[in-house]
Order: sequence, then structure tokens, then C-alpha cells
Amino acid sequence: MPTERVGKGLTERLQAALKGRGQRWTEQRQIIVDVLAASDGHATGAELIERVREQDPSATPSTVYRTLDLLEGLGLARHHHGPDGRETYHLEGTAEHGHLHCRGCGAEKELDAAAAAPILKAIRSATGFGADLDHLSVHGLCAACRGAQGV
Amino acid sequence: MPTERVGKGLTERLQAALKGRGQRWTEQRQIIVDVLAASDGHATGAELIERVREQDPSATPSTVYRTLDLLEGLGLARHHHGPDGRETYHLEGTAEHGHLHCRGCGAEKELDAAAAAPILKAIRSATGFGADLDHLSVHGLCAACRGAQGV
DNA sequence: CAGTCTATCGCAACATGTTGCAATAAGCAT
DNA sequence: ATGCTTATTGCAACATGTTGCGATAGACTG
Repeated sequence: MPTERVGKGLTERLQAALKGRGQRWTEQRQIIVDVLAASDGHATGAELIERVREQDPSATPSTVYRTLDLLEGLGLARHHHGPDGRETYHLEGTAEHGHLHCRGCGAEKELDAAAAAPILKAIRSATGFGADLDHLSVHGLCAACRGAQGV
Repeated sequence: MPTERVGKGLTERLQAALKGRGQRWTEQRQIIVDVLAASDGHATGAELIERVREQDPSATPSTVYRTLDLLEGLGLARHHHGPDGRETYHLEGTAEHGHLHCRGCGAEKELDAAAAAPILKAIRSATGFGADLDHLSVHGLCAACRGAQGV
């Protein structure tokens, strides 16, 4: 449980992608990818920074955020905004999913691709938009809270 | 064009609501409500602060944000998060609506209640959630950008 | 009208991100 | 190996919000 290193495959894919664009592979980037892989659910920027600093105290927030941007540019990481506007990050590879935030009980549920399909379809036919499931955050009342409030 | 004051009705409703809870009506709150009413679309916190300061240079961010929280607690104002995590605020009374952000061209469109109805319905039947249209932000690609990218 | 209670205000510090700039160091060429 | 180019880093400053605290000032009491 482990400080488990991310599979070789990912690191090498990354290295290759960077090289192709004239960019560089550094120890810090390795650490950030590892941390991201280890916190495979969602992690806020602050959490990531803290964990990266455990392995390299010299790391600074700007480096971490810039690396996250880079990883997003490469399609290897994603971020989305929580109900409070804070961001959470995760590695691509986790199944794409949206989020449901209940303002009644504070619960947060994931919305997987299958469940989301009809929603994305409705968005598309109503608006023409092809929605990003990873950026879809729905705020509202869950079934239980709706019942409790008699809505 | 007008520095137009908000209708008497609203101010008085506010005053009454506050008094009932042992809270107070102040000049600053009047100004903030006026500013919010004048910028009836959406305004970010920073914009609101700037406009409030035009009328009362002594106003501070904390006061403005705390007043906005208060107004939200009274159900008189709302906020939601933009694509960059920044918040935007508006007075209740503006028609409830969601937002569509295109990551291709950067366009931002409003999603009115009629267009959103099938979407909310799909969310409800897929998840049991009763979604808040005011907090619904969809990120994705608009029809034009999807075409351009051949998606 | 003076006194009291306490909501509200302004300030200062903090939290999370973002950005500009100079110093460092990765990767290539010789 | 050595040097060169320039991507990356660290720092410091900034932007947007949030929070704690002492001072101010509303609103009610006598």
C-alpha cells in the first residue's frame, strides 16, 4: 500500500509525448504523476501539493499546477470544479464520470457514463452541445432529500 | 441609464426579512442590492466589489461577500461557478437559467427553463436528482465547434 | 436622550490558484 | 565530456474568496 509507482507504460507514453513536442521529462513530473495515480479518486490541488511535497519538499504550487495543466493538455489528467468552486484533479484512465452534489445532505455521487448517456443525449438535442461528462457537475436535491422536503 | 434604484418593494421586503431575524438594514447593503439589480445579468465578485466601491470607497471585499451570502440565505440572490471556477452572482428574479460553456470557441450561452426541461427530466429519471437549473453549468463543444472538429 | 446589546464593518491574515521573470538544468550537438 | 538552447523551476506578486477579531454603530430599553 504502497507508494506504488505508476505502471511503466504510462510513464513511457508520457515521455514519448513530451519528447515529440520538444518538452522535457523531469523528476518532479514523475512525482506528480505518481501522486495523481496513487490518489486515484479525486484530489484537490492543495492535497496534491502536500503529497508531492512529502516526496520533494522543494516543489512549489506553481510547478504542480503547471504540470497539471500540462497533463491535461496531453489528455492524461482532468479537473473539474466542486460545489464550492475548488478544483479536483484525477488521472485519465479513471472512467470518465460526472458528479452529483446534493445541497440537502451534502452527499456527492458519481455519475457513470451509462447513467449519463440519456442526459448527454438530452443536452445534445436541446442545445446542440456535446457535453463533457468529466466537467458535468449537477447540483440539486437527491431523491431522499426531495422526499424529506416534500418537493 | 441610470444608477437606477431597485424597486421599493424589494428593499422593503428585505428590511422586513432582516428585522424579523434580528438583523440590520444598512446603507452598504442597500448599495450592494442596487448594484446587483443594476447588473442584472451576471457579475463576478470582483466586478461587484468594484462597482460598490464607486459608490462607497470604504466598502471592503469581506463586506460585499458576506452580504452576498446573506442575500443568498434569504433567497434573494444566487451564485454559480463559471468554467474557470470563478463565481458569478445575480439577483433572484432574473429568470432561472443554466449555462453552456463551449471549450472550442469560448462562447457562453444561457439555457432557459424551457430548453432545460428535457435535460432536467433526464437527470431526474437517470439519477433521482432534482437539479437546480441555476447551478447547472454544462461544459463541452457547441454544435459549430463539433462540426469544425469533425466530431 | 443615554445606555446596552450585538450585528455589522474594516482590517489583516490566510487559502487556493495564476502569472511574470530570472536562474537552473534537461537534452541535443559537437 | 563540454557547451548551447530553451523548457522548467522557484520565487514573489497578484487575483479572488474566506475567516477571525476588535472597533463601530444600529436598534431597542428604560
